[in-house]
Amino acid sequence: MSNTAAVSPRLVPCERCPLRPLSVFRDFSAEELAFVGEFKSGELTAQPGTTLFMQGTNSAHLYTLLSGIAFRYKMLPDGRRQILNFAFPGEFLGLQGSIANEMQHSVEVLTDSVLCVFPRDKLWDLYSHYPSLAYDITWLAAREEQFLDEHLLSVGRRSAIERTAFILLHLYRRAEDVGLAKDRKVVFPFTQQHIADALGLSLVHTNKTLRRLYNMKVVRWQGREFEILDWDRLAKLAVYEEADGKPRPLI
Amino acid sequence: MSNTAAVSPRLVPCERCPLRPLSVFRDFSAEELAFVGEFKSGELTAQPGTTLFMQGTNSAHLYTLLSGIAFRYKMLPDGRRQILNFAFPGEFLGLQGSIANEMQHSVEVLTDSVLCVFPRDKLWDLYSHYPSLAYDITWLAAREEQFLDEHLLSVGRRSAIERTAFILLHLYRRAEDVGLAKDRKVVFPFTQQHIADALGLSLVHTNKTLRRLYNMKVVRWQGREFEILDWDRLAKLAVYEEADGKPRPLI
DNA sequence: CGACTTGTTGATGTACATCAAGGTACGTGG
DNA sequence: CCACGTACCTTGATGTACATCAACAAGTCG
Repeated sequence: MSNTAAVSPRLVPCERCPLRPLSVFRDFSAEELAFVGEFKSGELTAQPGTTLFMQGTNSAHLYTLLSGIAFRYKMLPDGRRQILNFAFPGEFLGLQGSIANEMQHSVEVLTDSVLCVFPRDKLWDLYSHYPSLAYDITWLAAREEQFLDEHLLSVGRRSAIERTAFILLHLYRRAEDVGLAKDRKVVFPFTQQHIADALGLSLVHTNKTLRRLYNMKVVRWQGREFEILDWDRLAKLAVYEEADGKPRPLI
Repeated sequence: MSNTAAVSPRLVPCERCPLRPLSVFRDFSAEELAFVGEFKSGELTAQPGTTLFMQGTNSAHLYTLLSGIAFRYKMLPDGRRQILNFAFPGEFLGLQGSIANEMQHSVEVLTDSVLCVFPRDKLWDLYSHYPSLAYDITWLAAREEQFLDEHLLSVGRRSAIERTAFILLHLYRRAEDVGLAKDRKVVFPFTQQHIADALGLSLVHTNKTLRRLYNMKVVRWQGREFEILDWDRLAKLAVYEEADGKPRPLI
């Protein structure tokens, strides 16, 4: 853990947990709600730059991101960094640590965030007593896998401008999904370095590519304000449809 | 589904299911075994080239790969292909279809394979009655995610020769893990086109890179026979260790 | 005390030379 | 015929270098 991070004494009630609406079949039952409340060991507020997990170390906790934006990444010994995915509110973080001793990736927070903290060793209790919650976790894991698949396709097979268009569209859609974006405008906490590290491009080339999109009047990104000016053009550049032309669902 | 694929009348007994040793806490109980037997709706034998799932279509089934090698991939409308991961015996396939209506990727079989078929709509039964099996599925999903993370790091940040070295080491280790490789020798069903599409490289460049590894006497790959000649050199080329120098675990 | 300079730092913008990877073409060999 | 091998040229992406710009802290002066 770097920077400041403190356990807040005032907990968000579990009735407002962002995991709730995910429950595929029904709302949380009273019993489940009680368990979730008991399962939760605390709440964490984190400032930009806080590292939640560090590649190569252990963590006794799992987190649910209640508010804020974070990102998962891996680094090579010489410092090259690959951002694997961005995490928006509702995301479940640290599941992978439950199958390996050490975390194989790091997680860093980009904005002021609030996280719900679970002790990892209670995960089995959850699976054995609350299958619906277990199902929710699997649902989130499968969704993460879909994002990774899509991202891998981008980095492996899309050109720089296609990749850039794609990630901007993707990030906008995810932000919109959790109510952080509206009317094609978002406040993005990312720098061009984050985009470059997510796309597997150099910073300079990312800058040139973003500038190209700006000059084409497809997007505008000044300061923290990001806006999509020409959605259709952006989608076309991103190769954002299935082979049959249908738009790609965000799960 | 392309090519031939038939449901075999002679089922592999569930006592020998490759999922069994995964059960983290204990062996399958008799009860669980009975359920798994009932859950299973049949067995599928598939020949090389068989498509198990097709991007953009629905599938009512989930599969466990009992024997054989397959690969997951995505395609762009213009035909560019990205291989997401290879599947070895023990792999669970199709989970992502449970959270989206349509499959977002395809799966094709590389060798003669046997698969255990589950009806997707019984997945919830499994979660509600057999939490240990649900846990196994989550374990496999988290493992798949780790492979994807690693792969994304490769494609995004490793050079052509690093990527190539890395995937060869990775494929060897996974084959060894399920008993398909020994003494640094494996029979690989892959063509250079598969490697190229997995690494996000062109076929020609992949060929040149493999040739470089061969000329350095690091690996040998003739016909289907693949052999690692200089493990340490290959690992070094692959940047195959953590920042602290410890070797990377295969989960 | 407030207002105005100065220095610092992190993010962005752009030019230019270089290079890694791509694309086409045409081999070979099983 | 398909997978592999290799040559030649092209190009997309990189790396270095440096300029700009805004945010912020420190110090200075009216």
